[in-house]
Parts: sequence; C-alpha cells; structure tokens
Amino acid sequence: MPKSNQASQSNTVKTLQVIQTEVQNINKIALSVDCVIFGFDENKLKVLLIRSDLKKYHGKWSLLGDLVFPNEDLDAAAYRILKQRTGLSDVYLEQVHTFGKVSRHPAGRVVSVAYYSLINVQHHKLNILENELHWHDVKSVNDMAFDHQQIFDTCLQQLQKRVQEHPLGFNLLPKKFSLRELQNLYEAILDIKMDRRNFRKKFFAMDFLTDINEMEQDVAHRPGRLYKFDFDKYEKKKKKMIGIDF
Amino acid sequence: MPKSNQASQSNTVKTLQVIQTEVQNINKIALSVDCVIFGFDENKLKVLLIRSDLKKYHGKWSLLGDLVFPNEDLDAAAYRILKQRTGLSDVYLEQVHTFGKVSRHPAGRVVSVAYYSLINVQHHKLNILENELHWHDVKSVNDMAFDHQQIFDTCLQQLQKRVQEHPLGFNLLPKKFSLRELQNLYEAILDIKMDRRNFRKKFFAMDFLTDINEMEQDVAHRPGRLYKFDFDKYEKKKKKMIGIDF
DNA sequence: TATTTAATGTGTAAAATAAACACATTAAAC
DNA sequence: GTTTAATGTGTTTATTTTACACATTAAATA
Repeated sequence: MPKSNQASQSNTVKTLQVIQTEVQNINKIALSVDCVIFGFDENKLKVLLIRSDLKKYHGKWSLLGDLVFPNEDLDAAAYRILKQRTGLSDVYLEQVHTFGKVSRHPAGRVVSVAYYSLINVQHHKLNILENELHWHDVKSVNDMAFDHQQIFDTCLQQLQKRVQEHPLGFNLLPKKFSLRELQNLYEAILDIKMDRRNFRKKFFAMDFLTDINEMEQDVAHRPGRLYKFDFDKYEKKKKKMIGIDF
Repeated sequence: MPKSNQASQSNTVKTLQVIQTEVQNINKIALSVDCVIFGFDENKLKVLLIRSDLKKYHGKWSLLGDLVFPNEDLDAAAYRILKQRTGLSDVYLEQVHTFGKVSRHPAGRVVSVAYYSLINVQHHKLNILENELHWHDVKSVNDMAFDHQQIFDTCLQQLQKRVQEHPLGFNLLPKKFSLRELQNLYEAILDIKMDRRNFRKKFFAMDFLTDINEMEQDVAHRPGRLYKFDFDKYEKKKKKMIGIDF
C-alpha cells in the first residue's frame, strides 16, 4: 500500500483579493460550447454537422460550436448556437461533459462543454446553408475534426442511456405520431429491434400517450392511430415515482 | 406554433486566424474545478468541506476547488486538488457537471467543473488541518457558500445513480470488508434500508467478491467473513455484458 | 370491383427477476 | 453458563420481461 501522505502545505485559504487577481489577470482560458444536434428523418437518427475549414482538418466534419462570451451564461451560449444554426428556440438541450485536455484544439487552449440537443427536423429544414451544414446518419459518422469524434460518441451514448430513463424521444417527432413512428425512433436511437406488441404494451401502460382519434394519412396500407405526448400527465406521474425509469 | 425561423446570417465559418485571435485576446474566462470528496465513516456517508473565509459567506462551508491553470489538463487539476487536500493520489474521480452562470461567483466570472471523488477515510485521516477542513455527514449539509449547495446536490444524486449501475462503492471501503459493512455503505449512500438476505444473494451472484478466508476481529458478536473486490474479474465480466446494470 | 399488399391491432403463456420472510449458529461480554 | 448481537442460509410469492400468431384494414393494383 504505497500511499504518499505528504499533503502540499500550501494549504492556506485564498483571500477574496487573491482570487480576484487570479480571476482577472491570470489563469483565464477560452471556453467553448459544442452541440451535438440530433434529428430523426427517414427512420434514421441524424446529426447536424458543419464542414471544417481549417487546413489541418480539411474535408472533415465538426460539431457546431462557438466560444462562450465572458458575460454570457453557459447554457445561454448553447441556446445561441442552436438558434444561429437551426433558427429554433424551444429546443431540448442537455449538458453532457466538459473536455479539457490542454492540446485538444489547434487554435490554443480551449476547454469545451458538450451539449446534445433534440430537434424536429421538419421544423427547421429551410435553415441549412447547403454546402456547409449537413445532416449525417449517425451510423456513418467517423473521423471527425479535433476531438469531435470523442465528443460525439460520448453524447450519443448519453442519449441512448437517457432515452431509456426519460421520455426525451418525443422532441424528435412531430406533435402527432403513430406508434410505429415512435418505435422506429427508439430502434434508431438504440440501434436495436424491438417487439412490436411489447413496445405498445409498455407505452400504453405508462399512460402518457393521448389518443387524438386521428389516423395516419397517405400511407399505402392500413393507417395507424395518431397520438400525442401528454407532457402534463407525465410531469404529474413523475412526481409520484421513486426510481428513474419511466 | 410560433417558430421564428430567421437564422442569424452571421453563419460564416471562422478562419483559424479569427479563432486564434479570439482564443488569445478576448473571450477568456476563469475556469475552476470543485471537488465533492466523499468518504464513509461510522456507517455514514461523509463529505470533506472547507470553511469559507470570504466575508460574504462567513461561517459557511464550501467545496474544495481551485482555478485550472492554462497549461493543465482539466482532469489533472481535479487530481491536483485531491492530492493537495487529502494527500492521496490513486483516487476514484468522476466529472459530473459544469456550472456556468455569469454571476455564480463573487470574485467575478468563474465557470466551475464539478467532480466527485470517493476515498477511503482511513487512508488520509492525518492530512486534515483541523480548523479548516472537516468531514460532514452528508445529511447535515445545507446552506453552503456560493452555489456549492447545488453542486453538492447534483454530485450526490449522480453518485446515488452511478453506485446502482457500477461497483464504485468499494473505493470507500477498506480493502477487506464484511458484507455488513458493504450493505451499510449502500444504505448510507442511497439512504434506504435493504433486505440482508437479498443483498447477499445479489452480490454473491455478481461473483466479483473474493472470500479471503479471514474473519472480522474485535467485534462484540459473531464475526463475519471478510471479502475483497476482485477488480480483474469485474472487468472481464463487464466486457460480456450488454446493459448497464452490474 | 375483386385481389393483393403491407401494415395495424390485439392477448396469453413462459421465463427471469425482485421481494418478502425466520431460525439456527457463533464469538464476545457479562 | 447465560446473555447479547450479530452472521449465515432457502423458499415462496409477486412482478416484470420476453416470446410469439392471426384477423383486420385501407390503399394500390389488376
């Protein structure tokens, strides 16, 4: 048990003045936000990427990000990026992890806070500048610029875990959806096949899908019923629950 | 559906030069690490806190933290703080969340990355400077300085969730422990009572406890068998698993 | 308008997991 | 030697999860 127990004796507590000096004059670092923006289209989970223009990463794709302003809340910076890139304001957004290796960015020391967001692709389609931004199938994402592959992988894993604990998926669907669409979404996110009857049973048992008495239109087969997610009902139910499953 | 779809047209991709200028000259922010250091003693979950010396927060307790140096990896800063405060090097450490509200710190704009760590209290007891550092029962922690109460709450919740998915708890115990100690630990972390027979059955079924054929000493009742956690066995087992439970 | 197509809508049985529960045994303290 | 306070051990029940098949519907087509 080799425990070196000599704690550094610079254990003095810093005064407010010392801290202020450090905060104002030294030890400052550029801070950025990178967003993994997920969408769902053609029964596939997609991610919105931008072409990197840095020579070192020519032709590679990167996440959407920007530096955080000194007078801007961290979450606000993430929302700003989403608004700029998709035109959407009311977006599901979740912080995942902060990446802080000294040499992770070619422009110098930049610590980046990763968020993922879930958007309904139908709502923003017009806002893509075609040559720069592109929706990629998550399965074909590899070899991104900087450490963005690692950031992307981390966010996708987080999404896969979260979507099994909380009803996030609805943010990726239209307001009205069929159970088949919902199941396709879960199968795309988790990259698995699910039993159709058990899937239905499970979601009906949760009891926050509202049957809106409408049917799918323009499908070349028997149309399915349409539902919407009852957010209020879910919130009430959530308060009664102990565990984290939904 | 009021969706304002005018995406900002400042959509131009920044050149490396522009980014470098921003990174070097403007938009820099002080970055800190705050550690929620958990320990386990007297069958209670404890957290190591330091007395705040700032007038504004006189008498309140705060987490152990410091600014990140510009040439220091983020994780390295967290390990540095732990080494300074506890004298321990090989510590379980996990990043939880980054807190970035503009006005969260009285010394100016400081974004803080929160980590929690799990240490064996027996290993470091000598290193506490008595008047400044103190082990608090987590149940009595409230009203901390700055936004540290929120950071603490977030980290405790994260620990409670993680400990049900992965075998972290062993980091809080001596190398050799009885099943009663292990159960006490889980009950303290999760703040619940568990059935003793089911608890044993569950851990034996996991099959990474090694019976070392020793018994407890100096207990005023029938002594229990001692076990150790077989890390290698767990790693092998983990690779075969699909889900997140252990 | 009859037939084909491709999906929807529905229930039950088996398997796996989790929860509830009691008594004989042991070493130390008295 | 008796008391004390814990350890060690299995079975039954309830709950949750999984596996699985066929009649129905609307559109498309012949």
